[in-house]
Amino acid sequence: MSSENNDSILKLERFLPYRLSILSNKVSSLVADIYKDKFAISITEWRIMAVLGEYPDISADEISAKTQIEKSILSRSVSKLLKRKLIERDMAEDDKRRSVIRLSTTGKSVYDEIVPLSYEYERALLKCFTKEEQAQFSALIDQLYEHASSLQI
Amino acid sequence: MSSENNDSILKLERFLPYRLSILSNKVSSLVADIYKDKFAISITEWRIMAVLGEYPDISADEISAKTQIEKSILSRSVSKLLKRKLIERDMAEDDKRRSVIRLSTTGKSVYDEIVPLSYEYERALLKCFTKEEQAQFSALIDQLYEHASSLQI
DNA sequence: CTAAATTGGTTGCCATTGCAACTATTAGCT
DNA sequence: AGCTAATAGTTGCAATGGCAACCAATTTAG
Repeated sequence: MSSENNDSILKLERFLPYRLSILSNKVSSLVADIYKDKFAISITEWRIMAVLGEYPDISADEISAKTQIEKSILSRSVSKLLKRKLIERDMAEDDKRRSVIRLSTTGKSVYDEIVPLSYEYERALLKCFTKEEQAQFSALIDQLYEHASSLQI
Repeated sequence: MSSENNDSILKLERFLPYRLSILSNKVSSLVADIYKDKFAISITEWRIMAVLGEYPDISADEISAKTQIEKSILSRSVSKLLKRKLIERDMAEDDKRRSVIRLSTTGKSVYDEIVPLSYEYERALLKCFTKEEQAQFSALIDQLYEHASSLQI
């Protein structure tokens, strides 16, 4: 008999943070491939375009708040998207620090192509759940996220 | 009335891949802080140590299979752990390509300290669920992961 | 009104990531 | 045996991430 009791070993493959990370990577890398292959766009860039599709004419800071993208990464991604003319930027009249960003015409057309693909992918993903399970899973994610946030210092 | 129908806008904050990514990042960054603050160890390094705690004397390739860590990243992490004497490595007798890796005495003692912390964190996380919800969530994760894997080419 | 603090955004720098090319060893074929 | 393919692991390199320092504009406090 081993001197170990069960608690002294960690079953990594059943450890929740690990499982979430693996699941998220799998799910995200599949979307990333779609965006990258068809539009040469990264997940980060897509997220920026996604919020701009929903909320036009917002500042970098507001994008950062909505997407959780760190501001230096955001700044560099915005530069790239500007160079590729997928977005446009002005400075706010009333506050010359604040930028005002929106999708360009090209950007909007790319956005309009990606949105249905994204929904289709999500639908395909959720096919493995019943409607009820979908609702459960969604609620549990929100619940856990809420709780995890409260654990932070 | 807008000319847009609802499908032409993507609500990023309700998009499953995005939500999973945000949740996973939150959960992982909390653990990462614990490991980093107390043991100056990264998540990647911890995962390597975790499988070695469970399966001593396995090869880098087997670690890679169990943790999903890409082999170049694994190689560099193993070098670091060797330098810090948290793990030990020999080459297999029967196959001089294959390494045989295990936790060192120091590594084992670090492992023995981290394991209960990890379980405690997981327990704290899951506090927001009833036993039933825990089981549901766990099952749904497995189900979705399985399904997502099948979507891959 | 002015000095200090705050805010929005950019940049420098270093660590991490991940693909691809490479070395060394072993396995498979004929 | 001898040649080719596959496998284990390392390394080069370019892209990405993220902290911290920084600049400029604005707000706040005295």
